[in-house]
Amino acid sequence: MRFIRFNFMASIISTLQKAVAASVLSLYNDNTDAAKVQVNTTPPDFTGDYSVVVFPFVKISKKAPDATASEIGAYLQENVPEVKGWNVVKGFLNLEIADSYWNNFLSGLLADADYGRQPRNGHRLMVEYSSPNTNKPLHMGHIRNILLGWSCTRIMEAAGYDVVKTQIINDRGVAICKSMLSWLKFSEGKTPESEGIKSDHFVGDWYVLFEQKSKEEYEQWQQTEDARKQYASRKKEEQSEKEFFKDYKNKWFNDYSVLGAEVREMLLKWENHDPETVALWKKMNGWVYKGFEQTYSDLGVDFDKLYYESDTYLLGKDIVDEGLDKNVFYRKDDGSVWIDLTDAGLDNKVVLRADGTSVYITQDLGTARMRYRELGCDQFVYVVADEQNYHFQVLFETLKRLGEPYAEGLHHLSYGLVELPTGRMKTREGTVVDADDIIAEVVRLATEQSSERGEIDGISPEEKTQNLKRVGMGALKFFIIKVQPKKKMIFNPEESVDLQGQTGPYIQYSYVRINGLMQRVEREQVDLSCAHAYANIQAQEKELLVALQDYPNIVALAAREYDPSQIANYCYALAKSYHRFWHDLSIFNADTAEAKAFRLSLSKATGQVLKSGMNLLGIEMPTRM
RNA sequence: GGUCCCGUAGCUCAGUGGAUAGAGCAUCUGCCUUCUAAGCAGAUGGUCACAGGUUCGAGUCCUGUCGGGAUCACCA
Repeated sequence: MRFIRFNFMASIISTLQKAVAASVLSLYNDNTDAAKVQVNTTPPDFTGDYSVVVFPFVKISKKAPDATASEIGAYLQENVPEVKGWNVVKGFLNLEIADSYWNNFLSGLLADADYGRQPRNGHRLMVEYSSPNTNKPLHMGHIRNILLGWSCTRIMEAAGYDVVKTQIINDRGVAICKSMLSWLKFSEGKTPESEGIKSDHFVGDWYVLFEQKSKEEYEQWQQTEDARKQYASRKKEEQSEKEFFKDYKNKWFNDYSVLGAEVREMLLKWENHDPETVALWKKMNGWVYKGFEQTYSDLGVDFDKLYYESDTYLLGKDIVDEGLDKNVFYRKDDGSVWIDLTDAGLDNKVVLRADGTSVYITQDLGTARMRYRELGCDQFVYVVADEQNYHFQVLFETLKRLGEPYAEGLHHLSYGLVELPTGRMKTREGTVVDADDIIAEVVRLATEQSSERGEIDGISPEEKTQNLKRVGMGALKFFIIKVQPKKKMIFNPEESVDLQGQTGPYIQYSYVRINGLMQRVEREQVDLSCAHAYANIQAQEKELLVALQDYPNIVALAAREYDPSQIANYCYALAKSYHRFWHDLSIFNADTAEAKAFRLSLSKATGQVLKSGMNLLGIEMPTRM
């Protein structure tokens, strides 16, 4: 048993790689790195399960590719029990694997509830994700962030890490003050309860109102004498009036806007701990958190540790002093502190303002060290949109130069913007896809389509609701995660609720089919123990076995690349193979008891891996649909 | 302008340097008396942005060009 277990764990590919390296040594007296031997799955049109690329050995053997392949093939069949047969086509050595290997593999997989999960590696890794501002509700962009982040925590956990899930909530600053001021001026004491609005949306509505009022104020100001003067003296050549005032908006807000002055005054009061302002801030943030909680719960995610920017925004000044001592930083005449990263292809960067206050990066330096001490993590993953690529390059390089012990364990999981088919989402144009809206919509659609099918009518209302939610969320989540993180994605709301084709529900449906089989196995007390006697593995079955065999590699790959889309695409391919298997072969009505037991076992194993893989994406499986 | 990312079928996306570049959507055509047809099978659809180079072999690696995006704040 120990021997079988060993081979099972080692995977057939590494067995073959080692065997090929041994054959090259034996035949041509040359040492080859086994890990570099290329072993691929054989394309469908050829006979065989795995193929060895022999071109790299031609120079060593000093023979034609086909002759070299034949010699290695003969050696492998002679010396490797798993290799049943071989053939050579155009320099490719195709190997057939013995049925007994596949039978052992299948029983090993079924006996291992944690199949695909790697041994603990002794590292503790933090994943920071979501990290919203508290002035408005979550939208599509946050959903991508949250799903990537959550999925990353699951994958890293499976890959052997002890994972800590965190977010840093941007609960202070100009944005929340805008919501606060707007509510104070215009709300007449309305509350989420009095208006019957989800509380984070309620706060967001005041933010939107603020922006509207501000826009009106700006338009009026543009007619004033001051505005004409600014335009005349500052405009660039060829710049239209409209373009000029677009660019000038920030400057106007700081120098002329009445609302702007009021916001800054409020921010100042907050920084000085003015009791009324702090109370208002707490009240409105409380509304936001209550709303966020609901959205997080709908998405099925949570956190181990929350950080608030109001607690961390002053951190990092001690590191600045330290960096000055170590000559990593330098001070300019005006008192501001900088780091020179030009030799790393980056620029000079401010780490402390001339007035001694923090900038964004100061806080991140401080937070990193605090987390290292507080959480005991030596690796950190920041799930943040790609517009901050440069910031993280600078941050990581700075931490490295400061000699921080975790500096080699930093990773920015950068992801591209979510766009609509019509272009970028814009708050001002009301084209932002709200998180709660899209969640409600996918569940509604799943419900609608399910009632047309009528397949889940016989189950309890609780189970029914749960299944429908899982299908709807499965559609949404898979749609987002299947795209590689670094690519920007086009979010088509109509396609995201599709339940057919390359979708979450397609994968869930294969699982539901398997679930139905397993319930019948239970009911009829089918004995699966004769599965190992099956000796006529069909192409559709082989396809599944090869895919199942690959699962641990895919988990490792997804972890190595911080790329959940690898898991998504794998699950889809596996489900596709299963649907074909289901269609082409009889399972319960198989010709022999062995075939029936084998196919049921294979189905069970497929269900196990599909459930495991989808779980890494945060997608739950329905029992029926 | 500097740096980074992207460019694959009408659309959305896959594709550890390996065989004839694949899926889904859309369009068209078949398959439910049999384990759930949210399924299966087939047809149509490609100058892998362009030009060089490395290699036995390039969608993949290198250089350049073009197109799209991000960023280069004492903002976060």
